[in-house]
Amino acid sequence: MSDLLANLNTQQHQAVTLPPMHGLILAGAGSGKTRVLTTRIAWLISTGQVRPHGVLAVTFTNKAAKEMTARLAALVPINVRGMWIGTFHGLCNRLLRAHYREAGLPQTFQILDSADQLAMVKRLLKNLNVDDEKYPPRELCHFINAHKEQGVRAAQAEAYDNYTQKRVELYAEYENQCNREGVVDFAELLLRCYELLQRNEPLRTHYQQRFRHILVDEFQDTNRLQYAWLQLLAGGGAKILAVGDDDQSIYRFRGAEVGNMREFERDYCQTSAGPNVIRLEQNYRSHGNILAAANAIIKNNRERLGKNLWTDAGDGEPIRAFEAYSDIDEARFVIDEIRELIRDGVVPTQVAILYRSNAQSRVLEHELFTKGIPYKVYGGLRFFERQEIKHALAYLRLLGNPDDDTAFLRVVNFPTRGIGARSLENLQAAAHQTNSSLYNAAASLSGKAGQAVGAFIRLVETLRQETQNLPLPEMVEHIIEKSGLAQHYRTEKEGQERLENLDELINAAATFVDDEGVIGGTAGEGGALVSFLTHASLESGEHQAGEGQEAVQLMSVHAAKGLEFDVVFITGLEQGLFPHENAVSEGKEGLEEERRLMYVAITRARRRLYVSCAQTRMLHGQTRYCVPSGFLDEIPEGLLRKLNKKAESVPAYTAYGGGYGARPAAEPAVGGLRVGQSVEHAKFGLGVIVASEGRGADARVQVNFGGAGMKWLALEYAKLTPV
DNA sequence: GACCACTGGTTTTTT
DNA sequence: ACCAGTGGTC
Repeated sequence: MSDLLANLNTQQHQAVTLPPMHGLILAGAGSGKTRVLTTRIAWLISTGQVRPHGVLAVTFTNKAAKEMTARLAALVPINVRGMWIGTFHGLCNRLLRAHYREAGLPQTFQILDSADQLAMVKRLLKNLNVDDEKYPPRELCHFINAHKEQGVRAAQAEAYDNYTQKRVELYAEYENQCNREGVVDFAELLLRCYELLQRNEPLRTHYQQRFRHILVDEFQDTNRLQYAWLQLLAGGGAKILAVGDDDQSIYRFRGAEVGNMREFERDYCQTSAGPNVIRLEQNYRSHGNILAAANAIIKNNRERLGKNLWTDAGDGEPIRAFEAYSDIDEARFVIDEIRELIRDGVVPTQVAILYRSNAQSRVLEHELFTKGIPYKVYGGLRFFERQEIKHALAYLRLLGNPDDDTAFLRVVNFPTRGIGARSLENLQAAAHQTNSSLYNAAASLSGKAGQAVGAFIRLVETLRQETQNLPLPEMVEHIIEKSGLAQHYRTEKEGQERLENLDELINAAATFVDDEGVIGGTAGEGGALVSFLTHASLESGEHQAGEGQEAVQLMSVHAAKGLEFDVVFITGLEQGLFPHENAVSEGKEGLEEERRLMYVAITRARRRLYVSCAQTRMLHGQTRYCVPSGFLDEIPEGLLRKLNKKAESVPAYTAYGGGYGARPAAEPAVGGLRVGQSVEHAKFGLGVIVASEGRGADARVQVNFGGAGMKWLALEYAKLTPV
């Protein structure tokens, strides 16, 4: 017990041993958040305040859930496997599986990932003859998800114009289609679970009584529905411990509401019983200069709960800043620095290159590749999202649930078996008429097309019979072979890698069986197959094959959240890129989120931080002239060491053995101004001329003002001062 | 029905 | 620059 609390600082200790009441922990970056969470659970259990059974711990990612489980297991001698520790989606899934009947779902309900959802919406629009130009499927998906995340069903959705009215109708159609097929999307898992608990009093009471302590990780990322779900579960007197950092809220764009933190504080923490808002401000990760920079940046945000990180680790090195001539020049600089670091003994995995958007990785990868430095890019296509894997899973899904139209359409003609768009149109019409699934409607199809579809149906039936009593891995293997997938990829030129992935799928099935201890059994009873498919939908990510040993780590700033590295490079610090122009155009809120993103990026670094920008960058195939990010100016000069002096307008780096990124031919001067030149405008501020056209009185130039956006200005009227 | 050329749209991402 | 999705042709 005393071991448990040893080495905690005062605030951590306070948080861990908080008396049974609601609490909000404002946990700064690197302040030992996960440690506090897990120790709190261990402390509650080992002091007998709660049984493992009565704890509910919620995270956002499977990785976080796994880590929490593992660390908890190391702290207390209990079986953590049966505990309710998981992601919002995972826990809701668990609840819905246990009470599928009450939730109005088939026992074998499947989960649509975003790609499946998009396909379903597209199909719906086609069937209903809706113009997908006017109602873009992606936008419609977002519309549906946003409503579900607000807890709003189609029946309750408000529409004040015809356009929205139509979208609400489509939302309703989508709901119907999902119900017909017996599938749920990600948001549906949560909403369905919420509604189940709300409607079903005995169930609600049961879970409200059961869970005495609810712990939430990354609380700043919760959306409205998730917060409502937590409130509902805590309705029976359970105590909520919310842990989060409002300064690291970077998912507003997908529905996260930082406001939940303030609301939680207001609703649950206004007691006089004790200090139940606790700030963890001591940082154990970064050196002082790095923290000072992070603090300096974030203090420019208005809407904060307030927090100031400190460390007793000493100032450490200054932050290294580099202004490159071009994106290629920037990459050369970064990679040359990395070479030296590695030469000096830094472990490659401890070096991270961060960027705002994934497209930026290309140049960096090219340079790494040229210099022969191993690297790993995160954020690519995930294993369970690969085409060949989704095909194989679609066959498996059809075995479990023939009504799954998404799965049906994915493989009905893959490998090709002569079933074209025409036949499928007929089939869909028939299905629509009889209000049945495509699979069922297939029998009614006649003629040549009917034969081809009939053959497909027989194939699926045969597969089902043949695999009925096989263990999961063999079942997967059988399907891959007999469906024709394997043969198809064997003949395809680029198919080798896909075949390897399919083999990997068989391995994944075997591992899954070992880990989960699921017994054989087929489709029907929600046995191994259904749980494996659920696993594939809910954990499409973490299966990052090859954790890149000895490789430099490349990822977006978003992907870096929660990670830490000895050395961090933040690249592309230019107005319009970081902060991103789309975010800036959303106004103050958008800019503040970008600033939090910068804060997250900086606080990833333990010992050394580099920040860099480029004067020109290839974007969408065109050279863009860039203004350094405003965030660079927000870092106090005293913390920086500039690796190139601004005075030399052509950075020394390019001058020495540069070669790369030759300066673009200077465009003819227009009215004394030329492309690439920095100018100042009374209203828009600092900018760079990007293009020009016309001459004399007609002369206009396009200027990138970064935050203020891109503008065409007539030289006759606009007052532009060369800088 | 299969294959190739063209067009448009490109932040961030988990489940 | 690059991908995906579509429309044309064989």
